[in-house]
Amino acid sequence: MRRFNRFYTRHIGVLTDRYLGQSRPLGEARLLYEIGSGTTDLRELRGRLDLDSGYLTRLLRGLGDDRLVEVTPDPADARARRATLTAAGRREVAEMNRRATGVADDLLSGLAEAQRGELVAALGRAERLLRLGAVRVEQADPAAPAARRCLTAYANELRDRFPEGFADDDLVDPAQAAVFLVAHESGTPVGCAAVRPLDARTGELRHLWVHADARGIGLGRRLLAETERHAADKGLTRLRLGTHEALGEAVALYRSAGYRATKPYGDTAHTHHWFTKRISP
Amino acid sequence: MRRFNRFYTRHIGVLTDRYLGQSRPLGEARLLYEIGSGTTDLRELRGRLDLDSGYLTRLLRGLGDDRLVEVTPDPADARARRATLTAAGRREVAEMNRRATGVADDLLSGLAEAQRGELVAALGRAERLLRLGAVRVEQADPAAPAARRCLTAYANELRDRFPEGFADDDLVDPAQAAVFLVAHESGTPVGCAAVRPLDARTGELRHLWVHADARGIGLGRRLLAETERHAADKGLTRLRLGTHEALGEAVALYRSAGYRATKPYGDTAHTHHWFTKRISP
DNA sequence: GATGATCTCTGACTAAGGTCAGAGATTGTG
DNA sequence: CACAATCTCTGACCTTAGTCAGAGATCATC
Repeated sequence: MRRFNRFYTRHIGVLTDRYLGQSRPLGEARLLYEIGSGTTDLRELRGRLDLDSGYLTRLLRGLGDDRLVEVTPDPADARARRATLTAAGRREVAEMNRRATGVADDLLSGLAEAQRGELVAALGRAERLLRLGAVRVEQADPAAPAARRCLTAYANELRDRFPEGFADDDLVDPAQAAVFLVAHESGTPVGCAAVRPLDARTGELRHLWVHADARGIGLGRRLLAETERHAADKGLTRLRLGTHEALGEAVALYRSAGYRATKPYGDTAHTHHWFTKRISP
Repeated sequence: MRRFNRFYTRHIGVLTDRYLGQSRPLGEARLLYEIGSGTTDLRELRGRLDLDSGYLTRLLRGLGDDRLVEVTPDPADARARRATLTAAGRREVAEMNRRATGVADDLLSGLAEAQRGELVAALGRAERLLRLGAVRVEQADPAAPAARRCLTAYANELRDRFPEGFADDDLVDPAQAAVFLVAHESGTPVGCAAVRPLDARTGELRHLWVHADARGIGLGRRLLAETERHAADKGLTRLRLGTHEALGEAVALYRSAGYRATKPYGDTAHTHHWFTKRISP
């Protein structure tokens, strides 16, 4: 892993830094890139690139002098300002993209077709695993803002996916949760899971949710495993759960994680499949 | 591929830059790292890190002031100087290594055992393919320095591996080569291959060699394929070759690349296996 | 309408990274 | 031995990157 990092920064990183920094300093180039096609608040740019506000102003003025960027007041808030690429700015970004593609094409040109596919697959696999590894999964207060945001997003998604709709008050009462986990990816919450106690030995898994941007990296499975571990630590020996037929990928996940179909045990609203699994610490 | 690069520099690169740059500026840290355990010529450091000579001097003085590095005259050449880590310097590098390992462990801690293995495998696969892609394979004058260096290394290796030894004059006369390819990895020659014409339609593949540091990335196979292409372009329709029984991996490569055993066709010195293959442009 | 918070901008400053043109010592070569 | 080449070092200089403390305008709230 360290070997790869040294290799990568040494060989590929240098290449890409060079293409990006070719026409202008890296800071300006990254900023141009980040403004992108649309119009972006300075506040957001500052957050995304982690820039000092004074520094950002100066960078933008530099780009503005070259007529690549225009900074205009935010119509909704006269304190705030927004940055937009001019036509010349968009051309510059396109040129940067062309160069980046050139570097990549150059590397790929030495590989046979099958190897290119392999490379793309290996990089994709590595990216997903690195992302999954970088996610922090932690016990959280279900009433905390990050947890609320997850539950709201979860409820909104169910509202979209369930033909019959979904109401916020179908969420479990936070105070009832025996376990509540929130997953964070570089600071932003991207998933959650809760366990509500049914009796002294049995819990009900609820609200297992993964942000759309974080799907496919194995986070659902990881949340499930960590939830089981926490539940077992709390003395529970069995988890039950019910799920909606519209959530096919969830059903598949539960099956492959060792959950077995069982008969309904509680409220049947929104629920078509019932599962249970014995757990141990 | 570009996606991966953006992800990687953004998330992993930032992490590693941070740990490296923690105790001292990145430039100094990289330099410490590069000096490493042994004693290193300043010339070589300059080349490897692509530093201005004045800049290098200053960096080294900075490290020298902190008693991390000692710069001493090269005994063989009083113009040149060499840098060595002091005990404190080695401790500093060890500390950097510990921090790097910490970052890696942190990432891996979120993964299950099987996933760690997968990650290592994916990164290794990606590294090998990226290296292979970055190698430049080009027609070269067999008398040029890079080519000579390859042939010398090849001869030295055969001398070691053949029980009966190997003499430099067993190498094919450079002037006879119909095709001569040299592979370069970031400037240094890491492989070669030659074709000597046997008759108007037939060539003999010789001196297919890959530097020990570049083995396992698929460069032998690539050199072989490119050699066949060049030979076909020159109007050859068949390649023959003879190889020594001590070179098991070469025999395996030829077999899997479509070469079929054939009867001896020429000088039998150092040769136990004979192969032939039809080629077409 | 006063007050505190928010947002951008300016000025002053620092460190890091890097370039360039020689000077001075030494070495290889005709 | 003269001369060109090589190697390190010094001084002068520049850009990039980044920080910090306010100033000024605007907004949200009581």
